Order: sequence, then structure tokens, then C-alpha cells
Amino acid sequence: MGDTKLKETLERVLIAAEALFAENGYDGTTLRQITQRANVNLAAVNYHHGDKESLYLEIIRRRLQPINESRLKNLAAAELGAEGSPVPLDVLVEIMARPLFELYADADHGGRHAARLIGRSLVEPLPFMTKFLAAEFQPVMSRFGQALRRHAPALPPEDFLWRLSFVVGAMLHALATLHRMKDLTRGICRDNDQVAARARFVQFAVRVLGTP
Amino acid sequence: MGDTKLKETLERVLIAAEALFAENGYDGTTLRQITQRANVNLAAVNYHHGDKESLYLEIIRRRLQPINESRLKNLAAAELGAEGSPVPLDVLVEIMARPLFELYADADHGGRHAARLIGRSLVEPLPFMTKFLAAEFQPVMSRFGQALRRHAPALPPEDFLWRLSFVVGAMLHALATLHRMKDLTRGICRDNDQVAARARFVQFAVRVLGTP
DNA sequence: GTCTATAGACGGATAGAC
DNA sequence: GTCTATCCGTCTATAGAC
Repeated sequence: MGDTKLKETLERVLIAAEALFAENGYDGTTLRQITQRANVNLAAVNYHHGDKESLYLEIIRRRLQPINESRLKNLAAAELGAEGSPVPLDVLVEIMARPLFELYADADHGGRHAARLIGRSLVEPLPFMTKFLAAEFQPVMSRFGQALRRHAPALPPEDFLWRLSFVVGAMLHALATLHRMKDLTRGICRDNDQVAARARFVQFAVRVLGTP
Repeated sequence: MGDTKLKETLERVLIAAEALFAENGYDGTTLRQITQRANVNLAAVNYHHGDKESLYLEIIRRRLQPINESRLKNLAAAELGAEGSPVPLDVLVEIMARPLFELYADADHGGRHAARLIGRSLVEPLPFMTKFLAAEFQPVMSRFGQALRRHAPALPPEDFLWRLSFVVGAMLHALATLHRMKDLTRGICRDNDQVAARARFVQFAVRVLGTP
């Protein structure tokens, strides 16, 4: 088999594992389920991706790193354009939220599952993931925290952090439940309109973070 | 052994299992871990509580049913007192949030773990739990949805439900991460002040739900 | 690189003595 | 009711043929 087929095989494992991890969690997913779904031999996973933990970490990293890089890049650009004045709140929230909602909308490439999995991995504390996640989010949270803070300088730090926690929680929950939003609301809320969902989220976050 | 000791034994299993399920999830917890932590023989779990799924369901139900009953009772009382006019928003939110935050504060009786577990069980979709959870929350969501709706009658249903989803997500996330809030904020936010956390949540939810 | 076969450990659940 | 011992299935991971 040539390189093309090979790459496709490895990719199929990642896609299959991503969907299963998102749906059933790390402990609820077996390597056998993954290889079966990917139409790959069981031994291929360990050969190419190492053990189960490495595979999981690799899947998360592959999605998360470009997202956080893009966030930092867009924040830097926005700050440059603002020329010293605070970047508008809605712009900040948009920069944070957009990559995840867009990932979710990229259904053909498994983005739905990837977005759900990211949300899930941030909620359920897997021992072997904590160090990676802390390091991965430290720069983003630090820089965005500062930028957001300029819109409510008088707010006590404790209140500010609680609000931030509520907003983050709302976003993770939205990502984790978007796929069944239609069922949960008896058809009133669509689950396939990523743009509308994001607009509502930005509106919500601005209202929460932008009040003294 | 008398009845007293027996009850204590069964109770110890529930407490131990609750903590482990909260920390490691359903699939991440083994019956052996549970019995070891509870200082109980392995076979005792199956004998008294049936299989693993029954045990999990029993733990959730034991905590959730009184909470939802209390919510419905308090809502009915508040509506009676309001004499036809809408129950104030902060009262509604308080009725919904209070039982969970108080459960969390009841550390000696394992309430912290129970609250985390409830949050977790509402996020991760265990197949054998969905029917129970849907039935358990249907009356609460229906009645409170109506009561909340009176404060924003002009708001399109879709927007209302999205806001509700954000608020619920923020609350579940708060419950799931309260225990590490201090670490996540470098000591700025305390994790043992349930009253302050609840007050901030109510303020947050009122702001979100009470704007046209 | 890819497969089969299997090692080796651990899981849930139960039989049967006490 | 409580315990020990164990069955039986499934899991991850790897050895070794091709």
C-alpha cells in the first residue's frame, strides 16, 4: 500500500476514535470499537499511535492547538488595530467562540464530534490530561483575561472570575449538547445553524461580562 | 449484626460509590474500588443493590427526587403567594439553584460529591439513564419554563430556550468545578463559600433571563 | 507495515459454604 | 446476610508470522 492509503488509514482511526470518545468518553470507549469503526486491524492502533492514552491526547491536541493559536493570533491583530484602546467586548468573545462553533459546523470532517470531545475533555478530569490542558490553555486564558478585564476594571477580581466561569460553562455545555438541542426543545431550536447559535452566545456573553 | 450496623453498611456503599462515580465517572469506576473504599465485601454490592447500573441509578435518584420535589413545592408556594402576578425572577432562580448549592455545602454527608455527580450525570449521556432523567426533569422544566416565560413574553421561543440552555450550562459547570475553583483562580475564588457562589449565580441568571 | 494469535490483567457477577 | 473462591467475558498490549 502506498503512502496515500496509509495516511487515510491513520486518519480513519483518528476520526473514528474522536467520534467514539465524544459519545462514550475515554473509559467508555474500547480500542476494539475504534478499530472496528475505522475498518482497521486492532494492532494497527498501538503500532501507529502508541497506547490508548497517547491516542486520546493526540486527538485532542490535533484539534486544540490550531484553535488556540488562531485565538492568540486574532487577539494580537485586534489589539494592534485598536491602537491601545480596549478591544470591543463582542470582538473578544467572537474570537474565543468562533473557532469552536466553526469546528462544530464542519460536519463532514468530524468537527461535530471534535467539538463535543473538546468540551467533554475540559469537564471530565482525566489524570493524564490535566498537565497538557493546563499548559495549553494558560496563555489563552491569561491574555484574554487581561483583555476582558479592561471592560470592567472596577469589578472585584472574584466577581469577574465567577462571571468568566459561568460564560465558559455555558459555552462548554452548548458545545456538548448542540447535537441534541433540537430534541431537547421539541424542534424549536435547530442544531444545525452554527452561525445563529454563535450569535446568541456572543450576545449572551457580552451581556454577562459587560455589566458593572 | 443488628439492623443499625446493616444500614450503616449499605449507606457506606452508597457514599463511597457516589464519590467515586463523581470523580471518575461511571465507566471509570469499578465495583472493587467501591467495596474497598466502603470496607465492604465485593459480593455485598450485588446482593443489596443489584448490578452496577442499578446502583448508579439508585444513587442519583436518592439525591435528585427530593430536590425536584422541593423545587416544585416551593414554586407552587411562591405562585400562591404572588396571587396571579409573576413570581419575581430572582425568586424563581433561587428556588431552582438553592437545593443543589446547599447539597454541595453539606460536605460531611458527601453532598459535594453528590452535587458533582448530578452535574456529571446530566452531561455525559449514559444510555440506561436517559429515560429516567427525562422523566425526572420533565415536570420541573415544564413548570419553571412557564414561570420564567412570563418575564419575557415577547422574546421569541428560540431565544428564550437558548438563554435557558446557557444558564443551565453555567450552573452545571459551576457544580462540576466548584471543588477546584480555588486552584483554577490561584486562590482568588473560594470553593467553600456556597452562599456567595449561589448569590453570584442568581445575579448572573437574572441578568441573562431578565433582558428583552 | 499488516495481520493473527495470544498473553496477561482486570472487570462484573454468582455459586456455594458458613 | 456475609464471605471466599471462581467463572467467564473483555480489555489493552504485544509477540511473531507473513
